[in-house]
Amino acid sequence: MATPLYKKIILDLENKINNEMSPNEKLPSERQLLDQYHVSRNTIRLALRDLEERGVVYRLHGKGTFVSTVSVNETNLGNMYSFSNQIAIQGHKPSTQNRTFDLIAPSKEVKEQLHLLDNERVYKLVRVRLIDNEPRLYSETFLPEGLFPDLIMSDLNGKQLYDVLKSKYGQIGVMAFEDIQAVTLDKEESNILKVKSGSPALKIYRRVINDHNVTIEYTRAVARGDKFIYRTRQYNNLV
Amino acid sequence: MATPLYKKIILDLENKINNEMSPNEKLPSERQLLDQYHVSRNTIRLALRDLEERGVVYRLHGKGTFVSTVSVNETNLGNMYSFSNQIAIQGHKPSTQNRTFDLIAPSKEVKEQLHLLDNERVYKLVRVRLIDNEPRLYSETFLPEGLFPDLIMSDLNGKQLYDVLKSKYGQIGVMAFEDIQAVTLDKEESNILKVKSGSPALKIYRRVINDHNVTIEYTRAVARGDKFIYRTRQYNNLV
DNA sequence: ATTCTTAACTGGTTAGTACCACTAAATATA
DNA sequence: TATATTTAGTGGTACTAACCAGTTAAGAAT
Repeated sequence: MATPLYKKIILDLENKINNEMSPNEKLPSERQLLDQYHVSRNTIRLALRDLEERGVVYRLHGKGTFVSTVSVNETNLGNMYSFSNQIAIQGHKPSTQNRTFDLIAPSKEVKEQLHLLDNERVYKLVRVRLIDNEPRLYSETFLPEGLFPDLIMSDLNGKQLYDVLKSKYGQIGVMAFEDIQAVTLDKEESNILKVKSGSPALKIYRRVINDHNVTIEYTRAVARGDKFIYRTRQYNNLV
Repeated sequence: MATPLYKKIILDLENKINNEMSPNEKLPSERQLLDQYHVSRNTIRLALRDLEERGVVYRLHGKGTFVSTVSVNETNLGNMYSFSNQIAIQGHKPSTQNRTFDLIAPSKEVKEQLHLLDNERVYKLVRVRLIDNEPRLYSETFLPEGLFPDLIMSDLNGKQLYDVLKSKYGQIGVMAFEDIQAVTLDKEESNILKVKSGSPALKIYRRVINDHNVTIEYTRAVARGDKFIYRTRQYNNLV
């Protein structure tokens, strides 16, 4: 059982949705899908639940399951996760300064977030993200040494971090949790972002997990309040 | 079946986690919980999955289920969309003050966001959201008169806004776009939220669409920076 | 003592069945 | 005709039963 059945169904359904269906179009009912794929209702519901969570479809009790109005290709805009891509789309020049890169003993916070064992070390990558050469976001990223042995700074220069993690280590982040809070900048942070001390800023805590539910990255970041807007979409799965 | 079984289990487990357990502590295994609650494994897994999604616990294949390191009390306060539900489930008392409710001519901003025609009016609903009687979020919500004719304030008292929109008008929001920015509070806002003027805060702009891609709500809100954390999940399209 | 194997856990996946709750259209009733 | 009522279809909840796939520690073999 290399790939679970329900994940194959997710892929297949997503394909059909993207290529053959329109927004708000009704999908076959669970009982119909069950016949099509020759699986149990449990399996179908696992697949539909995943699609619903990711906002690909929405479900209405008593009515059915429908294609969401948002094209899946358009999602993930506006967040750090696709910082470079998002900015480039808008005709601005995104860039990244890799400031420091070290193998260190983790702080208590980092150790907890990455679920590390006692003697495990982590890579700490400090970056500044700029738009049109203006600093917008300062970030500290922590990666477990155990998952990414022999990672070196030259691996990262000029490349997307996630591309490196994928191509060199086969690690793919499938979900990120982000906690966002409003703060005021201290002196050091305001120097880096080139704004006045005490300016408002977004503090972003971010945890990325792979398909085995293992945390592969933890990042703390601060972003200029005046020129950084965090955009997100919320899907209605409860109610 | 008033409240589903698995939701009761969620509440109970969350209570125990908050009151009796520590971060990274191991929960009983699924088979043990199954015996404790006298339910099927399916039901236990429904509950655990919910807790995992909301970041209350994390699960490791072959090892077990563990309490997350993020303090649950501080998290999940951010999702306005299900503000009341999210809070209630964690043992805190959410409440809402409906301050004013008027039928007005929309400003240019509101008119654009709701895609209104020239003479259409909107309802303006001003609310304060509190947790344990402490103000956390001030919001101004705009609803098109055309979609919700004869909406009156007494409809809203003691009820969830989304329940009213659904039951009285059949309107269901399926997705929300939210833009989030860090700001400092002005005098009026800081008075309402009972913090010092100049304190950091989250400014949230929010647009909700229904299953026909029609904007049914536009909301502006500010939330206390020190006690309001906005949590989101980002999914990766690939895999 | 060290290494290897096995057994007993853990969560993950899948099948099958039954009934509940909500919706909408067909049907019966006034 | 207009209004209830029924009925069939939808997703939601719950149960039972297996087996798969990682993890860990006890035991066997060296």
